[in-house]
Amino acid sequence: MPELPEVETVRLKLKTIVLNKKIVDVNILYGNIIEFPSSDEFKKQIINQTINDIKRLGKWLMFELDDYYLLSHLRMEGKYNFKNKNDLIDKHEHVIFLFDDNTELRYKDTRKFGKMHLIKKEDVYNVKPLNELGLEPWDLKLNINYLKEKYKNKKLPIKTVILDQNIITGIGNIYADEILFLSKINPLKKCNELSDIELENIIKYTKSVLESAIIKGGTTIRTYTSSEGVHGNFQQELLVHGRAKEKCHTCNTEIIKIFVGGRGTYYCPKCQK
DNA sequence: AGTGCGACCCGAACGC
DNA sequence: TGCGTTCGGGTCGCAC
Repeated sequence: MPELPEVETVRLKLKTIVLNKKIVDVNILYGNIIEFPSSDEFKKQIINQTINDIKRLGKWLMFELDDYYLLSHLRMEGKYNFKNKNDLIDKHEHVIFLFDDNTELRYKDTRKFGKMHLIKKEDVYNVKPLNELGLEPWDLKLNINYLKEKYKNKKLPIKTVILDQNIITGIGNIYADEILFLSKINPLKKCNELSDIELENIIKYTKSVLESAIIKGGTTIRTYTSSEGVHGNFQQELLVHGRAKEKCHTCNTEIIKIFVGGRGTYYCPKCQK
């Protein structure tokens, strides 16, 4: 399940594979992946564009082309496979980019949830989907005053707002639980009732949790093979997420699972009052 | 405006 | 080679 760290891992790996390759054809096998523009326009515009760089904003991959950015969101199961033109097409490969050297970058997504946009370069930060994204975890503008301003008119549980990509971008359901555990905050606590120390901790642990996940995601690069997508192994070290009925590593209390805003949420009832 | 929830998908896990 | 049901993951759009 790609959150920001896995997207960053994928970005770095893709940069070593597809930089400077020119797209000469696109095969769209499942049209709903392309959110904007229409599949026909998408294809027409992207052909003959070269991949000059790959950036990332939040969970969005940004392929910098000559005149456009190809934006790609992996949602839960999106992956990129790098294959040759003649290789058999996998059941779940939905969008295939053919390069001028007969290699192909194939977007694979079992659940078909991922999305792509093709946006004129000069517009990319001014239109959907990037225009309303919040701050990256490492942005210097991310401080307690920023969070106070964003949270002040809301009464939602902190678990819900920490997932709001328009405030901080990049946190998913798994790391949200980890960040709140490390910050010793109950996931149901109203976001406008958090103390300065709690807000400081959210910022601090958001950075540290995502940073260490990127480092671990990075280790999986070594096991990457040219035809299989990248997948991370950082789930092994989770402190609370997915550990219902197991013991808290800090106090031995049983971790419990509840639903907050419809999302499965794990926490320690003793450490996170 | 802020909030809540269904829809989008389908493989894995679960229940019987 | 058991089969039907539930769950989950991120985001958007709609209703209140």
